[in-house]
Amino acid sequence: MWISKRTDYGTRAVLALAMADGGLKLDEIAARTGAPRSVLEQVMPTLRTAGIVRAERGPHGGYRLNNAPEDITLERVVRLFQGQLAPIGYATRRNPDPCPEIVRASLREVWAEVRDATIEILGRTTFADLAALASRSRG
Amino acid sequence: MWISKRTDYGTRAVLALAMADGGLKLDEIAARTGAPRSVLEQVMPTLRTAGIVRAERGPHGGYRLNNAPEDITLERVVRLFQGQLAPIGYATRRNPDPCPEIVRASLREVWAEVRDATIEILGRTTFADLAALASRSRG
DNA sequence: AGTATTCTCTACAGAAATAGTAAACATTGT
DNA sequence: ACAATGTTTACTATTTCTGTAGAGAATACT
Repeated sequence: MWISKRTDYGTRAVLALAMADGGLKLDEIAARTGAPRSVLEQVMPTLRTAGIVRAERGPHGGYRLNNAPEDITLERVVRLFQGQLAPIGYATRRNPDPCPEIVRASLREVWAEVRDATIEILGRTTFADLAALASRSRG
Repeated sequence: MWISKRTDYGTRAVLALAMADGGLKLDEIAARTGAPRSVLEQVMPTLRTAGIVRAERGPHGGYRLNNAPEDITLERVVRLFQGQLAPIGYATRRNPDPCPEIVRASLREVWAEVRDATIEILGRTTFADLAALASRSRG
C-alpha cells in the first residue's frame, strides 16, 4: 500500500495518453482515469516538467506524450512522484542509511532483493506494454 | 519506503532472538536491535499474540521464539505489522478495490506482479536464512 | 509477606505525509 | 475582446507514523 494517489494518477494519465489518438485535454484525462481534475492540475505539470508530456494552452490545447510509449517505462513515472523505490531507508541504492546492528545489516540484503525485483519489473514495463494489455482485455 | 518502523523493529527483534542462545530480555533486544525500548513494549506483545514468540515475566524472564527459525518466514512477521503487501489497494489478492477504468485495470496487472515478487521473496526467506547471513558476515 | 524484576496495557502528543479544494493567473486561438 | 485551456500556489482536513509515559500484572527470591 505504498503507491501514493498522485503516483497512481500520474501513471494512469500517461497510460490514457498512450492509448489516445492524438492529445487529450485535462478534462478528458480526468474522465478516462477517474482522477479528480483538481489533482491532475498538479500532476500534469509535474509530468511536463519531467519531459514526459508536453502541453498546449488555449482552444485545441491539451496534452501529448513527448516520446513513444515504448520509450517510457513505468519506473520513470513512478520515481518521478515517489522517489526511492526501496522498501526501507537503509536499503536504497544510493546513500543508504547505515546499519549499525548486525540484525539490520542482514535484513538489508532481503530488502535489497525486494527493491531489485521491483525495479526490474517497473523498469522493463513500458506504456506500450500497458496499452497492449488494455486493448487485449478490451477484446 | 513503505516498511514502517514497527515492522522493521519487529523483524529485527525476531532475528535477534533467532541468533541468541536462549532467551533475551526486553532491554537486551533493545540493545541488539537499536529499537527504542518503549516501542518494543508495543511490538513484542504483538509478536506474542501472533504466536511467534512467548514471554515470561519476573526475574529470569524474557522472550523466546515459539518455533524454530526455519519455520518463521519474513512474510509472516511483515504481514503481522503491515497487513497487505500489495503496493496499491486495487492490486491486493483478497478483495481488491474495483478498477472501473481500463487504464487502472491494466496497471493492476503490473502491481500484481510487484506484489507477487515481493511475496515470493519474503515467503521463502526464513529467520534461519537471515541468521546464517549474519554469521557469515560476522566472519 | 515483601520486594525487585520483568513483561503488559493503554492513552496520548507531536510530527509528517497524504489527499483534495480553490482561486487567481497565464497563454493561445478566433 | 473573449472563450478555452493549462499553471501556480496556498490552504485545510485527515490520516498515519513515531515515540513517550505511567499504571498495572505476573513471577522469583528471600
